[in-house]
Amino acid sequence: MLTQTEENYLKAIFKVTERQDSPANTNAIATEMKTSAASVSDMISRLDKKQLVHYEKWKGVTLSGEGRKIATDLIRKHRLWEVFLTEKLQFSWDEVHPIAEQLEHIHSDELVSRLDAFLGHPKYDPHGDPIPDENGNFAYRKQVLLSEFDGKEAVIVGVDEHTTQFLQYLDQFGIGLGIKLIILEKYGYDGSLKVSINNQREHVLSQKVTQNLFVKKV
Amino acid sequence: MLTQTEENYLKAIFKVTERQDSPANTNAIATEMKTSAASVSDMISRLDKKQLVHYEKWKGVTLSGEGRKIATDLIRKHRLWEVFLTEKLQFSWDEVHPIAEQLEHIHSDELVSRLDAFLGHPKYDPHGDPIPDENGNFAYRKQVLLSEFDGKEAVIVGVDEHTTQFLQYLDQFGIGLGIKLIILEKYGYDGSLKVSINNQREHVLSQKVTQNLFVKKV
DNA sequence: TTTATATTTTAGATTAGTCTAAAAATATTA
DNA sequence: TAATATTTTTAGACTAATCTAAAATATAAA
Repeated sequence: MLTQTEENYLKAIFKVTERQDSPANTNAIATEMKTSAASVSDMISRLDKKQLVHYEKWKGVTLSGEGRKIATDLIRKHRLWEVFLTEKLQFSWDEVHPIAEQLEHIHSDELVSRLDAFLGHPKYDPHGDPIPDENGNFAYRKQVLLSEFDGKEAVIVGVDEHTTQFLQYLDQFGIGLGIKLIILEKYGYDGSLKVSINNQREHVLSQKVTQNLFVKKV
Repeated sequence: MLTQTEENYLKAIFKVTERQDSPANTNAIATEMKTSAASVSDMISRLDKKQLVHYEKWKGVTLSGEGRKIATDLIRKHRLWEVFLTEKLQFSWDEVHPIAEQLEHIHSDELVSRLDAFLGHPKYDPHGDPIPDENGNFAYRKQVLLSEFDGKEAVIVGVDEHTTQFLQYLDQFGIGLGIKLIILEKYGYDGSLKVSINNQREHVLSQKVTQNLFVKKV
C-alpha cells in the first residue's frame, strides 16, 4: 500500500515522461511536484526499491509496468470524480480539480467500477481529457490546437490549460466543450483569430487562447 | 489543517466521551484507535497544544468546541457518503463502512453541502444512525433496543453493532431498516424472541441479536 | 579541452506518528 | 494503610517525507 505522496510522484512521473516521451529528469519532477530536487532524488530511490520505477542515477526515471498501472488508475479515478462533480453535483469545470485531487486517492476498485457505471461509462472528463479504461488505455481522438486548425468550422473538444482563470475566461464568452466555432478572420500579426461562437456572438481570441483550445473538424 | 490521523483521534475521543458521558481515558482511546497508550498520550498533548481538546495529565481528555465541530463534521461526511454508496451506487449496508472511512477525510465544505442536497438531505444513514447537521446537531428519535421493547408491533430503525457478520446475518432473514416485527413469543430462559418478519416469515432471534436492534412502536 | 554552469545526489537536520520499555502516578485490596 | 496492580506518562528509537547546504557529475561554452 502506497502513501498519497508516493502515488502523486508516480502520477508526476507519468505526466513528465508522457509529455517528453523520454525518461523524466529529477528537476522536471521537482517542478511538477513543487518540491526540491533533493527530495525527488530521495523518493525516486525509494520507488525504485519498490520496483515501481526504473531508475539509474544521472539517467532519469521511467515507470515500471506496475508503476504505470497505479498512475493510470489515479488518472482514471481523478477524471471519473470530475465527471461526478460536474454532472451530478453541478460543480463548474473550474472548481473540480482540487477536490478530485483528493478523491483520486480513495482505494476501492469496486467503488471505481460502480462510479463508472453510475456515470454511464464516460469517455472524457469535463475538460475533454480522455478517461483511461481499467487497463490504463486512453481513447484516441483526432484533435488539434485551434491555433493549428486550418478549416473553417471547428468544435471544441478540450482545453490544454486547466487554470481557473483560463476556464472562467472561456465561460465569460460562452466557450466550452461542444461549442461550435466558425473562423471568420486570422490576424497574422499577433496570431489572433476572430470567431463566431455557436452562431451567437463574435469574439477575437488571442494566440494565448487559441494555443490552449483543442478542436476537431465539424 | 489536520492530518487524517489527528482527525481520527478527534473522532475516537468524541465516540468515547459520548459513550461514557465523561472525559475519555487514555486506554479507552488506545483501544478505539487500535494503538498503544503511549502513542495516545503523545497525540493528546499535541491536540491539546492545538486547542482541539481539553487535557489535564492523569485526568482524561474532552473535546474543545473546535474539536467537537471537526469530529461531528467527520461523522456527517461519513454518514452522507454511506448514503451515497448505498442509494446511488447500490452498495449493501455491510460494505460501505471502510470506503466511507476514507471519504470522510475529503476536505470541501461545498462538496458536503452539495452531496447532502443531491441525496435529498437524508436524516439517517443506511444503519439508521442520525446524520448531524452542519452545526453538529444530531436528530433525536424515540428508539429502544428490541430486547427492552415491551409492545407487540415494532419497526426496525437502527442497528447497534455494525459488523459485516451481523449485517449479513440480518440480510439472511430479510431483516433491515423499516421492517415490521410482530413479537409472537418471549422465551425468558435465554431472552430469545419469536417474531414475525414483515408478516412473511417467522424466526427466533437470540438475545445477542435483540440487544443490537433498535426499534420503535409502529 | 579546459572552464563555467547547470543538474543531480548525498549528508545532516526536522517533524509527524509510531513503537517498546521503563518510570511515575493512581486505584485497588488485603 | 501498606502492598499490589493498573493506568498513564516519559524516554529513546524508528520510518517517511521533507528541507538546506554541500559535494559530485554532466553539459555547454569559450
